[in-house]
Amino acid sequence: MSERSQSPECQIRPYDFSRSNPCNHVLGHESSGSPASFQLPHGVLPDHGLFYNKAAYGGITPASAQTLFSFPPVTGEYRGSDLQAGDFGQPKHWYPFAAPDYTGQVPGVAAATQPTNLSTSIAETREQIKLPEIKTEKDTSNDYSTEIKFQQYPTAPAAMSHGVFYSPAWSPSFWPGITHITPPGSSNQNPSTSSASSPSMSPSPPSNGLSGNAFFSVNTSQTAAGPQTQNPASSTRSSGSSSGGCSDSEEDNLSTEELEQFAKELKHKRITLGFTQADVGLALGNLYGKMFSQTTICRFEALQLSFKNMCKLKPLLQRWLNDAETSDNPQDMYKIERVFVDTRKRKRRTSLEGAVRSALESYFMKCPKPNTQEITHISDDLGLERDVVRVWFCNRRQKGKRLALPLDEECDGQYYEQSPSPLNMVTAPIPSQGYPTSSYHGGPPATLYMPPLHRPDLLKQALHPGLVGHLTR
DNA sequence: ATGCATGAGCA
DNA sequence: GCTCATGCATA
Repeated sequence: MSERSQSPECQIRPYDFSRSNPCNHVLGHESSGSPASFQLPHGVLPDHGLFYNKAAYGGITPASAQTLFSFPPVTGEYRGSDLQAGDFGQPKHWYPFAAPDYTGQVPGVAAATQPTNLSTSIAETREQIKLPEIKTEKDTSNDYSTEIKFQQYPTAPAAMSHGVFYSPAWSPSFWPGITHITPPGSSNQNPSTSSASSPSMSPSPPSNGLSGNAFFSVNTSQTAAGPQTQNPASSTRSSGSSSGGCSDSEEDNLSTEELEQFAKELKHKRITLGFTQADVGLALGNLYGKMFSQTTICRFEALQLSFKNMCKLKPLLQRWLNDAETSDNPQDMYKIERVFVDTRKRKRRTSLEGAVRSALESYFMKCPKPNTQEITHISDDLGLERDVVRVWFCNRRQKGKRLALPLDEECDGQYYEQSPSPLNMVTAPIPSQGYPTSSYHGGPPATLYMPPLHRPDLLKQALHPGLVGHLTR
């Protein structure tokens, strides 16, 4: 059920780091015409049945699967989006505004023909993976969109308006004396320093000076007040990190150890204080002007954000923690009104079955960064929307980055680099998201930021993020 | 806790 | 179209 339990990759070598193995045979058939190119090497892709109880889907033959999902014909190049709408009977477009019904049928395209020009290898791949029960969780409810979400916080509701998301943060009422608060990035708002540390809690340690805006234009010298402030000294300007190194700011001063420790501390104290992750995220909005979701807080605690992101959030969380600890009435920190109406229509989340994920994973092994054509092939092969495949690869790369580190910064962003030819089945795609090289070049601590190249266990985690928990707990 | 998705910024 | 930050929805 859970993807964690499936763990298809744990028996696979997640990444073959031998650079001498130019996976040049997977999707390369595009130009090479190698029919065997799509065949998944046994060494790399073990029998999926081992991981996904074959019986579960063994009955679905590629053909039947296709009738289920009605693949549009492969036309070589990227299919028009109009065609994609036919996939899985899921509407390609979702309605930005209150749509009556999202279950949108896909007239006309439903009976799309199945691809006939799949390369042998693609077919073989599909044979191996058997295909997919892909579903787009749409049958669960029809009122998917237009749902009005009422946050259940005790106090009176804030103003609401269609299509407008009212974060309490932007409500002037939250900051006495501040009549006009502009969203982050546009101008300064400094809720805390002066009068109100927070309107609804006991005075927080003033002078924290973390302006709401400082959060976004990180260049303040603010020291996150708190037990363990970051050491402003060690300007280990790791800067350079090509892709996402910390910009000049206090961020740079953080070490992975500090982050890790703080994350633990945050979690512990949060729980002790009786806050949920969602509470914290909300409180950040209430108090400091930028709200975060439970997801983000969770990822922070689990060290699953990029280093840069961790650095960015840390001061804010540090401050919240400090305020929460010193607050007379900590609960006020989050018990505020929050009502928003989100009329935006979000695409219904596609739920990829294990077999499909496994297939994607194996493609990813060989080509973490498929080009357009390759994506098209994969999408055709698996009967997925092209965009779904593209997003999946994006997310997969991001996940890999979150959970793993590169050998060194130089390689940053190169592993995933697309090679000119479709034969870019690079096998060691784990760039970082800007984690300071220093931390793992010279005797790194046993943190999540350890380079997976030296941590087979983490290597697995890169594919099984669910396992991360075992380390972080 | 995490998979899939969105959107900004960038090349 | 990618990365990155982030969130909704869900396992």
